[in-house]
Amino acid sequence: MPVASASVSSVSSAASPDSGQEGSPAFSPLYQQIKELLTRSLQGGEWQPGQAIPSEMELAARFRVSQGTVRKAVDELATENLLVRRQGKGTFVASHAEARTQYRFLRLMSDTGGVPGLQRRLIGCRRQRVGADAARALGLRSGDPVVEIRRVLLSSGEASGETPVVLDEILLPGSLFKGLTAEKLSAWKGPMYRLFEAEFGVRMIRAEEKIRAVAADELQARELGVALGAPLLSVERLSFTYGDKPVELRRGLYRTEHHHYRNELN
Amino acid sequence: MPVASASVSSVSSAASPDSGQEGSPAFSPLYQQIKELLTRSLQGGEWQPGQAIPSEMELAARFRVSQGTVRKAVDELATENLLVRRQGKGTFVASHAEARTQYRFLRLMSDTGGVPGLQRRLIGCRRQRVGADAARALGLRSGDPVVEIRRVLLSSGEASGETPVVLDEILLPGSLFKGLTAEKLSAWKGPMYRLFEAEFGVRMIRAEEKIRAVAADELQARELGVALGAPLLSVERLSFTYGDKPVELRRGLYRTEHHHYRNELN
DNA sequence: GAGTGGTCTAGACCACCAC
DNA sequence: TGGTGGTCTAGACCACTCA
Repeated sequence: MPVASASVSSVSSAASPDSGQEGSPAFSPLYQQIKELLTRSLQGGEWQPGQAIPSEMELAARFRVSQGTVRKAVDELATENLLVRRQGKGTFVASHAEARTQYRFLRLMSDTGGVPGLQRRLIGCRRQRVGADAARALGLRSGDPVVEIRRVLLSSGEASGETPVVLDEILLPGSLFKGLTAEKLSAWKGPMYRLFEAEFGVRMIRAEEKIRAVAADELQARELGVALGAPLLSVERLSFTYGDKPVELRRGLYRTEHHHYRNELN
Repeated sequence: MPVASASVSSVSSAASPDSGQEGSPAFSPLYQQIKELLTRSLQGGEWQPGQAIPSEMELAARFRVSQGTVRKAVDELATENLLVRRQGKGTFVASHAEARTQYRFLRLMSDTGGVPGLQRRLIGCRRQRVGADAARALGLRSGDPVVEIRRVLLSSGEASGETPVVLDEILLPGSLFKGLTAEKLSAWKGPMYRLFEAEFGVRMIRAEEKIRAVAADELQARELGVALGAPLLSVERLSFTYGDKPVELRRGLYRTEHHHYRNELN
C-alpha cells in the first residue's frame, strides 16, 4: 500500500515488500515515485523558492513510506539542485537568490583566477515576433511574441577601467514574461534569473550550451570595442524550467583576451 | 570498533553508534573512510580497470561495517565515475575501454546533431623539455622531460570529403609515459586514453578546461585549412588521475563552422 | 531541549545475471 | 539455484540549529 497519497493514487506498480501488484511493464521504485510527486509539488508551486518543505518525517507520513525512502528521493532532488538540504534547519526549495546558486550558469572566469566583477549596461528590451529558428528551440509557433533583451557586461576591476566583456542577446517567451520592461530590468539589482524567479515565477533548472568561435561583425565589434573580424566566443544557451520546458534562448558573445569559459569534466 | 581493517587502522574518529572516541576535530563519517580506503586500493592497483571489486557483502565483512555503509561509499565512487555498478554481476573498476566512458571528455558535436565520426592523423610525437608554464600546470620542474604529441582530427562524414576539425597539442610527463613513441601511437586503434590506461597505467579521472576564441596563426591555419586569422575555439585541458594529480596538458584548436562544443549546465 | 537532517545497523525481499 | 546489486523498512544515535 505504498504512496497512498491524497494527491496521486494512480502511480501504479510499486516495489513495496508487502503489497502485491508487481510485474507490470513500467516498474519504478518507490523513491522514484516519491521524487515525481515532490517534483509536481515544486512545479505546482505548493512550496515557493527559498521556503522549507515539510520535514522528512512528515513527508514519510504523508506518503506512507519510511523516512529512508523519502530521504533517497530528496537526495536526488538535492543533487539536481532543485532542493537544498541544511542540517538542523530543514530542506528548502532552491532559489537563485542564494549565494550558492547565484550565477551558477555563468562560467566566465578571469584569467588571473577569480570570478570577475561585472557591471551591466542595458542596451535594449523590446517585444517582437519570434523567428523560425528561435521558435523551434523555445517550442513556440513562428511569429509568437517574445521579449528580446540586449545588454553588455563590463569588467570593472581591469587596469584599463571598464572594458566590455560580454554581449548578451536574450529571448524570452512573451506569454511567460508579460510585464517585463526595460525600466524593470534596469531598476533590478542582482542576478537576472532572480528577477525571473521572483517576478514571473520562472525558475531555470538546467541549460544546454553550444559554444563556437566566431568573427565579430560590425555591430558586435562596436558594442564590444574590438576590431571587425576579431575572434569572439559564442555561447548559445537554451535554459529549461520544471518539466524540461525551454524558457530562455540566449546568445552571449565573449571577449576572451583576459577571460575564459571554465568547464569541469567528470 | 569500526574500520578495523588490516590495511589501515589509524583512520580515527569514527561515528559508530557503539564505540567511544568521538569529539576529535577532524570528524568524518564511516562511509567516507571506507570510500577513502577503496580509493587507495584503486590507486594502488589492487583492482585493475575492467575488473570486478569484491562484493558489497565481502567489503562489509572486511571493513567490519554494514552493507549499507559500504553501499554509500561505493555509490559515491560510482557517481564520480571511478566504479561502475552492474546489477546481478558486480561492481567494476571504470575503464576507458567501455563504450559508456569512451570519449567522455570529448564535447565536440556536429551541428547536424550527432557525435561526429573522426579520423586521426598524427603529425608528430617527440620528447622534449617542458617550458615554465606547462611545468607549473603539470606539477613538474622546468626543464623536466615531456612527451609532446601533435595531431589532427578529421571529420569523415562531411559532404566535402575529409576536412580537418581539431588540431591537438598534447603534453605528457615523460616519467610516466616512458615507451610512448609515434609508432605506438599510430598503431593504436581506439581512444588515446584507453592506450594510456592499458600501456602506462595512467587513468584520467577528471579534467578542467579553459575555453577561448583565438585567431589562427600561420601554422595553425595551414594545418586546419583555414585562413590566417580565422576564429578558432581554443580548448585548454588539464587532466587528473587518482589523487588529483595532473598528468596531461592538452590544447585543442577547433574549427567551429560545422561543429560546436556542447555543454550541460546543472 | 526539541526538531531537523545525517549516519549506521540489521534484516527482508526484489530484479538481474550466470551457471 | 545461488550470487550480485537494488530497494525498503524500523529503529537507534549523532551533529547541527534555534529558541
